Amino acid sequence: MKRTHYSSEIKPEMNGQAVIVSGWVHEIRDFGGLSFLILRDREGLVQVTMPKKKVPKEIVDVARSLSRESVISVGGAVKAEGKAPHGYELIPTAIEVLALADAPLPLDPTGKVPAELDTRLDARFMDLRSPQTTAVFVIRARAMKAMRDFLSANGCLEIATPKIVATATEGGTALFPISYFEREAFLNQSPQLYKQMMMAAGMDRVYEIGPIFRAEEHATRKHLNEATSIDVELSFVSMEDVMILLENAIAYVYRHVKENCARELAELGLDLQVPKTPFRRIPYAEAIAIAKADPECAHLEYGDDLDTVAEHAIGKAIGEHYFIMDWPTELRAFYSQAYDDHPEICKAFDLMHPRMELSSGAQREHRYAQLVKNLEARDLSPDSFQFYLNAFRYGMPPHAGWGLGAERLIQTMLDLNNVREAVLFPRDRVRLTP
RNA sequence: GCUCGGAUAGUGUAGAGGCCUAUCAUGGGGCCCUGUCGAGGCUCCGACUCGGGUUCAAAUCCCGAUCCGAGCGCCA
Repeated sequence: MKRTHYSSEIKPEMNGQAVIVSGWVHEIRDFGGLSFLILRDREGLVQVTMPKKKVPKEIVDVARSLSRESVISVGGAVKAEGKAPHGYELIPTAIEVLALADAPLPLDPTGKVPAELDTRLDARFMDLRSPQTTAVFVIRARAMKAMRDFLSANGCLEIATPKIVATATEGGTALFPISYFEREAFLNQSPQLYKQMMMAAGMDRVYEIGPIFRAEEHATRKHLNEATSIDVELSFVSMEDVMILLENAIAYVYRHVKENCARELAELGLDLQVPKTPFRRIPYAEAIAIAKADPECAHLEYGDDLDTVAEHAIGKAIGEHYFIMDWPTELRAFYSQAYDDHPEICKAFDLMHPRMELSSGAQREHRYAQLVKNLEARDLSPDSFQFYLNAFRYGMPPHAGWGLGAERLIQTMLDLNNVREAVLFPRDRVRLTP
């Protein structure tokens, strides 16, 4: 038996038509003389109805022998029926059992009994069968496609950069060391240096959506040790240009999801609001002032990094997406470009959702001599960055870009409690399987 | 890494020294049932994280371990 339709493709108007559906036994309701089998596939549910007098006994017996979550194919005739969900049901002429499921199940995919996230992640393959969890990843897939469409339409070429790298000297975040033949290597924390080198290569506008690895021992609802970064870099542009690209990208993806994922959003109980552009642009100095208005942040001073409490205070005050820009130079990475007339601040920005940081970006320092000075000012050795610095010696255009956390984008868009819910198989401080 | 909270059937829970042979729901087995859509009714099955201690008596109090959660730190 070969599937002819997804559940969602069957309509009452197909009354009398023979179809074959394949999927999992979601529920069985047996009334004795009448029984219902609810079959679930990726696109939804379909009711298979078996009145004792109209369906051969062999088929009813097969249906009764099934355990929940067994995999079957059902062939039958569509029957328009007002009493059935969605106005139709399937009267089976054949049921093929493809795989019987053991009992008890590790969790309940119908969602009648909730399971904790830890339990769900341990049995992720089954958790993903629940319509709500499926909805998250259908939306994620469509959001990522929308992002690619948007960036491509804006002239960006998709690139792939190495995830195995040699340098551990970028400072800041901890890297995962790995064995690389007779040498030590690391999993890359960001495609930053490579996408910048593509500007020297003349690729002009590039993007990459790929994994990044961070060996920090954080344990929060918004951190992952393996995450997906949406990285963009453009030549011959200003910081403002890439901020506009970023806010438009966010709005485009929201709009695309709102227009193309109505069923999934309904499944999650969400009325998605497309954020209005342009987002507010708040200079760092003003952000500090906004935070200090909150008694809990009264201790903050100009020059401090914004801690979690400050992020929340500002997020609460603003209430929607916003940028924090013009950061103190010393708080940002060496490749951020300082204002020539105000070298104490730089052309760097963070894109914030009220709940958390989503993205950070900057106008990059493209002048070789200045870049070397920036490294030295941070006690980083230019020798360690030779492979990168060389790209700046033979004609590097001015450029700017950003990196956006894909999981955080999905988490905040779908109001997920934990970022792990936006990853199929999250990696954190303690979880390495499945 | 720090602080606080928690760990009871497959899953989610009730439980505050003797009422526990441990509650409820869901699930699984059996029986009844022709319009369910969280189907319903009857019935049975299934659990106190581990190790010490206090006590006549511990799921319950204490100590340690392990694991989980929340917040924070860390996150160029």
